[in-house]
Amino acid sequence: MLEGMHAFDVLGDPVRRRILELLAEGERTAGEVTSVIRAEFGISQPAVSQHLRVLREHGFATVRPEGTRRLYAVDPGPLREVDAWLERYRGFWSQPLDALATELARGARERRLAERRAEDEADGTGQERTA
Amino acid sequence: MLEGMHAFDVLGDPVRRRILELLAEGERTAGEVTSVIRAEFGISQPAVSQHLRVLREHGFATVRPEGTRRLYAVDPGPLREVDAWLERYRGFWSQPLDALATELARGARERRLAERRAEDEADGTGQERTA
DNA sequence: CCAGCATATGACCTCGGTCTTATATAGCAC
DNA sequence: GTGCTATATAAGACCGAGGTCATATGCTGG
Repeated sequence: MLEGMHAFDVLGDPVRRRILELLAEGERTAGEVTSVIRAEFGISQPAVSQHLRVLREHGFATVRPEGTRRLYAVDPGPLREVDAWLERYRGFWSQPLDALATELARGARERRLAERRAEDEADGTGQERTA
Repeated sequence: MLEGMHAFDVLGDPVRRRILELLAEGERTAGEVTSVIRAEFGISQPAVSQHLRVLREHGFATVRPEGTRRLYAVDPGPLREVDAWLERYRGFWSQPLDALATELARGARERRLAERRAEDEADGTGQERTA
């Protein structure tokens, strides 16, 4: 129902893409998201809530309760995976300079991740994935 | 049925993603694609043909007839759009160096496109977009 | 022209994702 | 506590994407 979904399936829905765009501008409460989506797509509150759930359960968004509200924010994990998948095709439109830039970025990213991993092992705060 | 489909919908299907990966390695005949996909996913020839159609009609692939075969190749257009959509989220995992690299690439790309546009206007060969 | 291979299309069926309505949960104000 | 608001879940209906089999089209070699 939802576990069989791949990252691209999640992004396949225009409502979910729009929600992500909203969250990209900063944290939003479920209610704020709902009213925008409701206005733009004409769907019900439960429908929006279900989309938020899909985003949550596939790691595209995190939630933080604040009183009676729930604050949603972008979790970039899966988007990075998409970005990585695209890597294979960048050569089709990238000229040498682009490729260099991409390599630079990739290298920097990986170096940084390696450092973080090292730190995590050092301080040993067993951080949970938000799953 | 297919016109309402967005690029991400096209990429949502694992068979189509796999086909694109095959094509990324170089031109393939429909038959070659079919036998690989058939082996890996256990679906019929018409099913593969339909996926190829979706890829064609959404601009992810181009076809070139050669005798009785049809040679498919990657058309990067829509993938670039996906890449562009991701731009909005790169900030979530990019540190300054990455951002610089991305900017470099983007600038180079756009300069190149501007040049091509200038050339096209100059020589006036009204090149069609592949739709 | 006919046979045969390569590929595409048509008709139909099934299944899962997304919608709706109704209802549950949870925090806050009084 | 009660009642109000914010959000999530349940149950069911519906629709379209993607599968199948059967068949059409198109090129080639004899």
